[in-house]
Amino acid sequence: MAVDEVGLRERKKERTRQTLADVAAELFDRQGFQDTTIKQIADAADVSPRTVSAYFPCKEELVFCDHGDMFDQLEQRLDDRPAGTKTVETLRAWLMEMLETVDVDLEQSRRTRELIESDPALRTYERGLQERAEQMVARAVAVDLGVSSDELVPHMVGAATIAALDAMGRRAKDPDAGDFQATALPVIDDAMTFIGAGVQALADR
Amino acid sequence: MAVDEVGLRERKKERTRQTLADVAAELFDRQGFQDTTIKQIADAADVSPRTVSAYFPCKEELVFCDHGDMFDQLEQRLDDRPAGTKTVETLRAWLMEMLETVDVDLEQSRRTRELIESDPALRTYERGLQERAEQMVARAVAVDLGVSSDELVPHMVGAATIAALDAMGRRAKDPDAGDFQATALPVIDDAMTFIGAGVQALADR
DNA sequence: TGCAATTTTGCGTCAACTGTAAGTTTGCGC
DNA sequence: GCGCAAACTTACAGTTGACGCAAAATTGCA
Repeated sequence: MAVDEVGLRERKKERTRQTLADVAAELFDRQGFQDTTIKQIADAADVSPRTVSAYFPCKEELVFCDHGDMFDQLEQRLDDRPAGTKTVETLRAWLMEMLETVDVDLEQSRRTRELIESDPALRTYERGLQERAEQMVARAVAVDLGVSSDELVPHMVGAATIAALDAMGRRAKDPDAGDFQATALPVIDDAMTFIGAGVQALADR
Repeated sequence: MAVDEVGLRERKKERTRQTLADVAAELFDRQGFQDTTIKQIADAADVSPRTVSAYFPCKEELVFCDHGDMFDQLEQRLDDRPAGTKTVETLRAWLMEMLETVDVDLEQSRRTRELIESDPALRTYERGLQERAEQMVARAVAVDLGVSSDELVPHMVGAATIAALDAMGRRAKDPDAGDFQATALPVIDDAMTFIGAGVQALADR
């Protein structure tokens, strides 16, 4: 079997997964997250409720199934960076990549964001996912600075990075300008400036 | 009826609430959060399961019932501060207060923290609560700076404040020094330095 | 003591999630 | 093509948390 594992079976599985996520998004949009049951999603996708649970460990994952990739990419960037690369540069590059990813289907991103902000439970779940990213960043920064990842600074940088990502998300929602990238790019610069100044101030101490 | 509402009834209610939280803490400690059922808590406290639900809207609240106060105090400080007071000073004062609050029963705080970190669901729930605080801080900072509370900087400050609170919590857990306040105080100073430098850097821009 | 207000409880319901075992489909070697 | 083993789907039953409702128990006060 090839390493790629793209047999007919795998492809069908992937299609089912996508169908479920799509159907769920549609229903969530129309009726809200809480008022949509797993059974409704199953019916709409023409599978059994048990199958939905087999694909997605919880209802929230139907919304966030792609978000894991985002953080996987961050992890990879942090792991792969050549020794000596400042973590902050890696963060900037990652945020830029996220910017483009969002821009690929801006409408989709907007809808998802609207949905998340319409339901506290979803927002909370999102925060939980972001925790993982914060940890990763904190660990990397801790290595850079040669301190424990329990220290304040690494987590400040981590939290600030997530705050930047969130701010970009809000920009995507609010279309005050046509070009999303143009309006969101300064956010990244500002975030990096903020972080850089904070780290520097504590290093000088 | 007095404004205070401290009739016999109220007192008993408060006692029941406390008993439930105590009994729950004990069980959570012994068996873990997930493996403890509402029914067990009810039995241990000698009330019906329905009563537990009447007092606490969800199982997590049995752990976090006090945490709401923390954020209420922040809200009050932010509301009450005299015009012209820098938000950052309010934050510092609040964090100092939290420091003392934790120190009042350090053992208790440690146990609670250990419990929270032992269960991802609890950690996620905590993040959800913290979101409220971040919003409050962001709004206050936005007013200070005369920008929208959707902007990056207000949320950077909010996120950094929460990160500082978290870092203090970790210090409470790890007793490398005897005096908790002495080891946690620098965390507050550092956090304020970090935030101040970040804000300044973007203001100078 | 007796009554009105409040609290507690029992009961039914719903929805998410899980384990299990029985069906169904699929891919692949022959 | 055929058949079989592996993988996938499904039905079923059970657990748990949470909620609405109305009956019952308790409580405070006149």
